[in-house]
Amino acid sequence: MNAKTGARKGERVPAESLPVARIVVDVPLAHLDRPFDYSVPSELDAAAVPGCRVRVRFAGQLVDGYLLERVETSEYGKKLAFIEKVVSPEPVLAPEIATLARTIADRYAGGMIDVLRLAVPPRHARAEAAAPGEPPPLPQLPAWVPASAGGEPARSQLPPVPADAWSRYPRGPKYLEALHEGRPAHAVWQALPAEDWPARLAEAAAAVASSGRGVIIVVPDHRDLARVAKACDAVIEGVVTLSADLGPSERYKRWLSVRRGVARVVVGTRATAFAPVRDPGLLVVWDDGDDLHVEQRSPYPNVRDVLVQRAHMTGAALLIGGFARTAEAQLLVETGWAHEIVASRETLRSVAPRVVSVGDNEWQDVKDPAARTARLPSIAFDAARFALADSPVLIQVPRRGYVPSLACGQCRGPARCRRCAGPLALPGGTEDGLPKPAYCRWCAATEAGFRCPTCGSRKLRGQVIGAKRTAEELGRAFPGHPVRTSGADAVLTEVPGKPALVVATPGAEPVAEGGYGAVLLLDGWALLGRADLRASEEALRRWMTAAGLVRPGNGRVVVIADSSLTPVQALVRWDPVWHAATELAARTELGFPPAVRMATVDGTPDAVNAMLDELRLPPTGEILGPVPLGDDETKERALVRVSRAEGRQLAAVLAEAQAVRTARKEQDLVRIKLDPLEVL
DNA sequence: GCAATGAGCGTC
DNA sequence: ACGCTCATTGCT
Repeated sequence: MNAKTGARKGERVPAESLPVARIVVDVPLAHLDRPFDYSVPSELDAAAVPGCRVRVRFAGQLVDGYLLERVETSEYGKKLAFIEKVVSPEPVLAPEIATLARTIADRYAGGMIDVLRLAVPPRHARAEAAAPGEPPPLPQLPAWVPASAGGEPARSQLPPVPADAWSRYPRGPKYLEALHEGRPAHAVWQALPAEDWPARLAEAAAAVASSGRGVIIVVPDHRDLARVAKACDAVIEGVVTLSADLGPSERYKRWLSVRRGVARVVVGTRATAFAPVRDPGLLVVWDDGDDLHVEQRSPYPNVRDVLVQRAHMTGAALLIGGFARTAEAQLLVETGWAHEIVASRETLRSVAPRVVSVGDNEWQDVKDPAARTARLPSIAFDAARFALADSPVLIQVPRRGYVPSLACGQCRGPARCRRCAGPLALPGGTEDGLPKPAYCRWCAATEAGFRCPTCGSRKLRGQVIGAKRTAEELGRAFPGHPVRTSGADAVLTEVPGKPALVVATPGAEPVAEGGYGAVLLLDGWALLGRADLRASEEALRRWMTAAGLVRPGNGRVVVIADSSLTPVQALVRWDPVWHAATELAARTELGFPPAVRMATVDGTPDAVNAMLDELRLPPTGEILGPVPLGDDETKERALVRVSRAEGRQLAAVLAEAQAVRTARKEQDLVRIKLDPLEVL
């Protein structure tokens, strides 16, 4: 007997203080997505701290979990089980990240534990033991005191804000000042062409870091990560980079240095949006339209959304930057949630490259045999030849393996369903020797009598890509110049500023020393014809990202696409804001995100139908489909759409219906995605 | 009338 | 994968 507790030897007794632990358990069932109460045995009292990893017996099995908080009593009513083990007293789950994970789970109709899987990297015991433990002392500066608040402000003790380069944008210096003073300023920034944007982001980060607060910068890929890290290292000490491919040990080590407050400025790829930076003062996402910013694991959150929520929760400032602007960012500007940071038209005129567009049929009239070999319009050919005298030329060609659907045979705009505006596609096979009529990939309606709403043509065109061959032919058209390629297999980061042809697929364009003399954007119609509502936005984003690498001043950009198309005009005028506003208006008209909230429900026909029956949709709720999902005959997809105001409710009813199904131990479950890119 | 057995379900 | 409830069964 233990004299103090009255317990027999070896018997566990609850801790004296705060004996109840609220635990989120690692089971992937929607109906178990809530905390469970456990008893903290006295011997684990010291180790069982909020945020630590634990092992608990749950329905007989030992499962992993996170301890959210210690409390005095439980509402459960029955006898609590004891925590079996504290894996490590390291409080890996910061309270802010726990709250964020709950918020994101609710937003995306998923489970908190799924979000935590994205937010907290797997433990590596040796890295945990080896990593430095003590954070450096915080600067003795009141991060929150604005410059104007009484007496001489803390500002005078801070290093000056390096705002010069930001002064090309009228609101730029003010924004950096706001960052420096710790105000929760939200901004959408469109970088000027050829802007050294990694340097600008580093300056913004420095403005915040100098006041002792944390910074998160999220970029799409490793090449951007390397550029931003280099720029940050030049102006800030102790910058940490995070990415999934570091390997478990190094990744966990660096992540822990962030969690422990040793590192305060973090640059990384998408999972970095959840990095537990202490006292975050600035959250940045660069090129928020890149689909690499969408997590590929359930519940498929998007970096921009995560950072918007996080800024909202913590009072951190937010910066959404890019050459182009997404409709989502435009909505943040139009609703007044974010200010825009853009250059004046005068500034733009003085630095913008000359962009010309050429219709994609016009090259056929070309007389020049070399230009014919390259299958280039002479204007593009001449621009390349001129630039090759002293500089590299970038040629952007669409990736192979696109599966575009149908376009208008005349104007090449995407062919859409007249009922729901979904993309039209041709089914395989024939019917009585004739091709089957087109059908809508969303609502399955057949379209026998297509008529283009733009130009009135009745012709449909199946899209073919010959981009790779086009790229190879370019080499022959410019003999004597080296041809380098950058694509999925081998991505180049940087090329020297010497004459060369650089053929790259979108997203793999290397940076050229001193900038490219010319940028040729080929086969625009292939980018524009994707079975994707975002095709136009995506094309402009990719064009601007490539064109942004051009040499400042006298660089030339040639886009091979019909000049009457909105994104082509936006590129020629270098007006991403106009395009985003047009895009948002069009989506509002058609009833697409971000003007409304949509969800896809994928699964076997039975599962999808059962799920839809279960849904207690809000008033504006509307179901499209289900329709067969791609080539997979066994799967179907339904679309659910509600007004933006009912977005939360949509996520809630989807989660609820999913919970009903997991509770029934249904074998075939459905996959839910909110505002998925592939349908936008 | 009631113990013994087993299927189903919730899971602290 | 445990242990609880509740229904069914079989014996007094």
